[in-house]
Amino acid sequence: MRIGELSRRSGVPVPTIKYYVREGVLPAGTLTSPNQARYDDGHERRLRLIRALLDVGGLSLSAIAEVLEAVDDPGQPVHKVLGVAAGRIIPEESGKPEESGESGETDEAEEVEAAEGAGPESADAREEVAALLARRGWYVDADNAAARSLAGVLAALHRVGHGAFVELLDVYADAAEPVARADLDYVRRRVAREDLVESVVVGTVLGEAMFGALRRLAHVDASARAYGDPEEAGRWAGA
Amino acid sequence: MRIGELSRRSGVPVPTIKYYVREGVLPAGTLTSPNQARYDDGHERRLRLIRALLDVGGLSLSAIAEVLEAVDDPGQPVHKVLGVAAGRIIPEESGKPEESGESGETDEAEEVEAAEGAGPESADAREEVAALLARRGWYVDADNAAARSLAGVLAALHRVGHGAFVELLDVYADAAEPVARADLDYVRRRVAREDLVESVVVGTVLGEAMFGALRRLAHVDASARAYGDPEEAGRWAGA
DNA sequence: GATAGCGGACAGTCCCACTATCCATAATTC
DNA sequence: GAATTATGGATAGTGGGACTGTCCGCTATC
Repeated sequence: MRIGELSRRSGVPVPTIKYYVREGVLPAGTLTSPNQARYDDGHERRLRLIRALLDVGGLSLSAIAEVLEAVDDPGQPVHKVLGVAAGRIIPEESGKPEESGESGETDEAEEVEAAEGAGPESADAREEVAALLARRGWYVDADNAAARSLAGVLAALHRVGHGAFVELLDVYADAAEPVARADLDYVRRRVAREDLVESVVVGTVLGEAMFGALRRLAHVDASARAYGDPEEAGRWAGA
Repeated sequence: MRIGELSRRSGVPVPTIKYYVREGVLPAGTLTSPNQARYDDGHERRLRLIRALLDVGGLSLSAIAEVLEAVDDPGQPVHKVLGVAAGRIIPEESGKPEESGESGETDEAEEVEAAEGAGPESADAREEVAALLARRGWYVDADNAAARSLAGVLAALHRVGHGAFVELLDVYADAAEPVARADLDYVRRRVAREDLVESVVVGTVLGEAMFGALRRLAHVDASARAYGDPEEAGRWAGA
């Protein structure tokens, strides 16, 4: 097909498709003449994936580009691709590993040290994560991306005065385990490498969105039950 | 304290603080002279909340402004505030309610109709959500924000050819229920109105980030177990 | 052979979260 | 009490992100 049909089928405007090709998230069509190219189902599929990652998953185009680059490189071992996927999916929150050497703040601001990067909360948070991993017996390296991301969240909770929220960590972890097992199971049913990799991306990104929506639905239900009054049914998540 | 100290304590640059005041996310200090103002702990706390919502929660400043406006208005009934909070937290994905009247597409693109707004997937997805709500006996209005958001995710899954992923819906819902109960429990322990409202915001936003990180950690663990080989431990979520 | 569509290049747009510069005044330091 | 630094307020500028518009010369199709 030509670009116009691709646009019509996918709902993505022609200039936007051209833009995606320029940005490297979508492969160019195969040229049949100096100014004529063909696109196929693969392009359409890729386009739908891009839109889903962009609109539902909230990824940036550059993150998508990195993920898809790894997906498209047959030389990459699968587990590396998955690492890239998970890495780009995490919005690079706070938990950066910037260990020390934090000088340059106005002058003698070390006594306060409330910036995001480090601070006492971060060290505590990293310990909390390490303790969690040990407690649950998870086979996870304590400085991988997800662990640092979690530490960032915990540090943020402490900073906003809701350190008590971490009491729910084990409830959350209990919930995360079966979900992760189910995700893995879904992925294992794929056979082709491309399908496998793509399902990891889809599962990680859209799965997170799916759980988020379900959690909010469960909030509505739980508060409707807790507060009885149907007028107050929107107490947590609103009508 | 004055703005400089507020900046030092919170780690937010002075011009940025001024900007937040302009944007209405942070109340102005109380003037002591035409060009001198005082800030207090409340400002610092608010500033930390803004940064957490921005950096960890991924909310936009305008979304934060809407949420905080509702939080700060003592005339707002609590459940309305919570509705606003949940509403702004959802990134306004795909599941918009644009029912019909979709004209204007190039010309006769109705046969294809692959744009995001409507399409056959959206109707199916809404039905799937309604079925889920009925199946689980959740007291939720089928057209609230979270339900539409979920429908958007399901529609996206179908569009990218991963409709099978929705088989995991009930696994996810099983996991969401205890999490939501724990969240509600956490919130109910708050007494002061402001604390209550803030903990809903924090719990909804940071809780989602926390679960996401835990899920990815559980992925790493689950695949380490499934694939045994420690070299492959990063199979799903990467080292 | 007229018309519509195309590939490619590049400039322009809009939004967002800041960041920089000014200025007149206030606080602090010597 | 003079010099230095900080402050509030206003306005302008920046850089990134995701497009969108326009042009050109060529190609496919009626």
